[in-house]
This record gives sequence, structure tokens and C-alpha cells, in this order.
Amino acid sequence: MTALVKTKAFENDSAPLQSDIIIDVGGIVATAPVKRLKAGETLYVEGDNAPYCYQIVDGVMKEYNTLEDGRRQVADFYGVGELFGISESDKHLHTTEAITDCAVRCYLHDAYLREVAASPERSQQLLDTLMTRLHRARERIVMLGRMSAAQRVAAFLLRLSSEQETTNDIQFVMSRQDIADHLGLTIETVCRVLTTFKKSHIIEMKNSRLFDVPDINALDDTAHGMGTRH
Amino acid sequence: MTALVKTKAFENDSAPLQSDIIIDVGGIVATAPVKRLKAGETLYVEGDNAPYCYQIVDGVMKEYNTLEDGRRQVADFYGVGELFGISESDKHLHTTEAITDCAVRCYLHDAYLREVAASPERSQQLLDTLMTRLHRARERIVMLGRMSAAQRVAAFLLRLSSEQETTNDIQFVMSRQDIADHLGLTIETVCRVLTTFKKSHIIEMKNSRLFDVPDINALDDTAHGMGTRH
DNA sequence: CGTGCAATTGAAAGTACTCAAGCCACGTGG
DNA sequence: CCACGTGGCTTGAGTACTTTCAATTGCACG
Repeated sequence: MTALVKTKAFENDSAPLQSDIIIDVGGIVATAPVKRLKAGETLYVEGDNAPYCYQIVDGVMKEYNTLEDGRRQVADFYGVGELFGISESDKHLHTTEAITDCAVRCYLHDAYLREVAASPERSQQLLDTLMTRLHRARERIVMLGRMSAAQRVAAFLLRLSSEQETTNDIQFVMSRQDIADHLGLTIETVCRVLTTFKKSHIIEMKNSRLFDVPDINALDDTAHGMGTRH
Repeated sequence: MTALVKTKAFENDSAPLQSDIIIDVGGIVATAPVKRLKAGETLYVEGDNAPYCYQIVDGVMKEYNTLEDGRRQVADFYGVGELFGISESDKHLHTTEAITDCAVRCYLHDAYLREVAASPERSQQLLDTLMTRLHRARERIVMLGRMSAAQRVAAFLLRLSSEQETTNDIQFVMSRQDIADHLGLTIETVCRVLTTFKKSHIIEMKNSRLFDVPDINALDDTAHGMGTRH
């Protein structure tokens, strides 16, 4: 349950990072350097050599592909504790960029895999991570293939909501463009759907990145209920 | 390089299965029972307990999800040699059905994972399989999120083409409905796109499931070229 | 108070969908 | 042998939803 919400990173550099969430994946945590990124900074680009894989210590990152014509498809957002860049064999297959200021632990790819191979538990752990990612990807395939704009946005809000323990609020860090690129929609459609939700009193917009959801079930109905594709 | 093409399974039950392609994944091949399925038969349904994972010995299968309203999203097609059902933790997450007559080797899920855990190479092998699946899934996410109907169909034909070593022909076993459910389109849209391709002389339809592609580059251009979503 | 970027709204166009009907190959029964 | 029914595929007409293009508004910042 990672939170794709704003954290207070860098407000005080001596403040403890949320490293209690970090599992020592290979006994290599101690030696793994931590890299800090400013919001908007790119960690690596699709096609780059992939000597490292990474685990988020603080912040939120997005992983995306750019098409020939400049459109983007955001594969996933990662929050604190999540590992990424591991599934790339040799070259990175995505571009990964910090949405907020971030801190990431860098593991040498080879060393990491060696550690994994040497330990059944760690192997199992990585296997679980990959399987989870695969499930997430498959869910998104269903979403992109078969759900309407309203359903996609509702499902996305639901995901955000489930990832934070706050009562009824949804606070998030990604832009409308990021959301659109994640859901396979345009920014305008995302806006219009949100406006519709607001008018239907499914959500209340405290500000453009902080919503209140008085009745989460209404949102859930929207995500799963009627509304064919198109 | 699995072939999602018609095989001559069951024409002669004593004919050697294409088991030369089968890698002995765990020394458990010898003891793994082989199950035979008629075309259209369901191996397991979403939500079933998942005691086994499977590897295709012969035939082509499809793995899909059914939505509340009856629409389907085909996650993937599997051909000879491919392993599936492994990423499910406890319950199956998809329904899997034989498209052609099939033969599948059944591995006890737990035993298989134990074998994997005990062997670094096998572990690596499974890791590779999962990573490949993840890449495939991500490619499909881009496709479903950002590509037009024509691009999706072209990309699908390209995949089929690359999976068979025949000169210019594309022979396949899945129905228009399967294709539509795989690409997130309707059966009518698939037909119309194919008709367009035929009129543009990008393909020639020898019969409804056997096409000729005189110029594969034209198809490639269609898959990657212009044609925004909507 | 202007500047710049993000978000929102409007109007028009386009793509893919729905519904409905026609076509074709094939198997069955008279 | 042929009429008939079935299932898969194709085509047509009209519609609905999303996109595109073009402003406009809102908000933070200097």
C-alpha cells in the first residue's frame, strides 16, 4: 500500500526518510547509494543502458513510453518502497521521471540479481513483485480495452483512495496530463469527467489535486456499473 | 517464437507431439500428466483454485477475463511451449480455453515453485518468463491506450506473421471475436479494418483465416505510422 | 499587476460502437 | 440432391463518445 501522495521530502534533510518501509532486499541496502531527484527530473530514458534498478525511498515517480508522435503512455506510478527498473534486461524499456522531489536507492542490477539467485526467499520476493506487476498490468489492459472514460477515471480515483488511509480525501501529486496519459485519454476528457463527477456530487474538489469523496460507493458504482466503451 | 497457427494435433494420436520444443522446466516433466482438450473446452475458470500450472504441448489456448456485462478481454494467446497459470497465487485470475484441440502438461503449482526455488537456473528461467510477460503486457497497454483500431489490427497481424516462418502468409486459428476481444474492439470494427486493408492491397484474404501479405512493410507502416487514437 | 502554466470549457469533427441485415460455407434431414 | 438451419463473417446506417482545436479561467509568483 504505497501512497502516491505528497510527502514532505526535503523540508528537512535531516528528517528520517520513510526507510522503515524499505525491506532490505539483499543485504545490499547498506551499500546501495541513494540518489536524489528534483520534481520533473528524469532518472533514465527508454533505451538507456540499465546498470541499476531502483527502490523508492521517498517521493513518487512515473514510468512511461513516448510514441513517435509525442503522445505518451504512463505505464505506472511508483510510491515509497516500490522497486522498479528490474524487469529490463539490458536496456531500459521506459522513461522514468520524478513527479515530486524523490530519493531512490540504486542497486547494481547484476549484483541485485545475483543476491536474488542466492537466496530462495529473495527469489520468492522478486517473483511475487513481478507477479503483482503482471496482475496490475493485466487489470490495466482490461481497463484500457473495455472501460469508458468515466469508468477509467473512477477506477483511478478508487486506486488512489485505497492507497491512502485518510478518511474521505484523495490527495495526489500527478497532473491532469499524467492521469490522461495513464488512462489512455486526453487531458480534456479527464477534466470533463471530473466536472461530471462534481456535478453529480460523486466528488467534491477542494482544490485541483485534493478531492473529497463523500460516498465512496457511488464512485465504485461508477467504476463498475453501466457505461459501455464509448 | 511460438506459433499460434493450426497444428495437426489429433490427426494421428501416435504422431510425435512437438515436445522437442518443450524444455524440461524442473525435472518434473517426466512425471507431469498431459491433459488433452477439445477445441472450445475450458481448462479452468477465473476464481477456480489453482493447484496446477500448465505448459502447452500442442495447440493454441486463450486466456481471458469476462466482465460483469459479458464482454471479454483476452489477455493473451499461448502457443506450443508456453507456460501459463503460473502467476496466479491461489485462485486463477483468468479463464483459459482451448482454441484448437490442445495438449497441456500439468505441473503441480507448489511442486513447480519448489523446484524453481531449488535451482538458480530454473529460477532465472521463470524470472525471464515473467519479465517477458510483463513486457508483452506493457506493449499491449500502449496499444490499447494509444493506438487506433487500424494500428491495433496491423500490430496483431504483424505479431502473427513474426511467429510463423512461412513466407508471406498469415494463417491463424482464432475467431474474429477472439481478435476483437484481444484488441479491445468490436468484431465489426475488426472486419471493417480488415476490409480496408484488403482494399488498400495491404493484405489479400485467401480465406477468412488465411491472409497473404505481399508487402510486410506496408503493414508495419500502418501499425506504426499515422493514425491517432480517434 | 503582468507572466506563465495548469486546468477548464466550448464547438466541431471523427472514430468506433450499436443495431440490424445480408452473405457464405457447411452440415442435416427430407 | 436440395431446402433449410446454423455459425462465423461482412456490410450498412445511425449514434454516442472522445478527440481536436481554440479560447478562457484560475492560480502562484515575481
